[in-house]
Amino acid sequence: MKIGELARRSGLSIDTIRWYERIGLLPTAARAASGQRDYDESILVWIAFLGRLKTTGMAVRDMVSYARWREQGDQTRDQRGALLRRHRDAVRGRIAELQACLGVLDDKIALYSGPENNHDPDHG
Amino acid sequence: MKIGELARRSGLSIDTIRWYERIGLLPTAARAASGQRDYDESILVWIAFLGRLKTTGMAVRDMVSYARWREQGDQTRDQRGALLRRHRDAVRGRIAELQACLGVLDDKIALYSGPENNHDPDHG
DNA sequence: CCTTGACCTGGAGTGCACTCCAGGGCGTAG
DNA sequence: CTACGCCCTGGAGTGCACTCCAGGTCAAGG
Repeated sequence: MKIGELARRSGLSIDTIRWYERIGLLPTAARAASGQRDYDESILVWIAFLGRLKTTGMAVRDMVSYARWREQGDQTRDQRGALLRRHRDAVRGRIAELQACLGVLDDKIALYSGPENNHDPDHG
Repeated sequence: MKIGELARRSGLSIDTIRWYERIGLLPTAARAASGQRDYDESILVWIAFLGRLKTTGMAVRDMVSYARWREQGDQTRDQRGALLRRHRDAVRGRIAELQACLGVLDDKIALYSGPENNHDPDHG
């Protein structure tokens, strides 16, 4: 699979794929005779996982750590596990934070859509 | 209250407070005779609310819209209410997204902390 | 009177995560 | 043969949300 197809199938842009490779998030791609990058299907699984880390707010620098450990194989299991557990805890915290704010937001919205008087929810 | 105290009490940095004023997130501050900004306690309530919008991922540009409408008083109730409802929906969506990813993360972590064999969770 | 510390301004600099660009190569269809 | 589409590289540019800086004012304490 060439980079254009990978872009379509992964949802990343071509530029982002090349940038991810440069910074070490994606392994150095194999090349066709013409010099073009040639990807295996399996890269899609890895990109999907990176996408989940990103969605949950992991910094690219931490994803790079993880990717580097992954390249080093089984001897880095513990580091990777620890990073993932720390991140999971951060995500749990983030969800709790969002839920708390959601309550406040709901209260505020109630003031807006509720009593149709001249009272301004932001100025009282 | 001068800007230093406001910074301490709001958790924003002095620079951020001035920058927020410049972009219209905070109202133009009253000045003491010496030209220093002089804040009323009530600004803390507004800053706390801005903090919640920020925590929940609202873009500064949207907060600025909201702040401008707020300055214009009651006639902008509807816009503000609508913005808040859109944002609340976005937050709900974000929470759902995080929860979905959390499941995947938990599964992955189980592979790491589970069977103590030589199988590498990232390479299979 | 002098120093210190908090404040002022406009503008430059930072870190992040991309995104775009110029200039060039390769391979197939017409 | 040439036009087209896809690919290559290194490096510059972007948008966001701050953060820092130089050079200056002002009030109070020693």
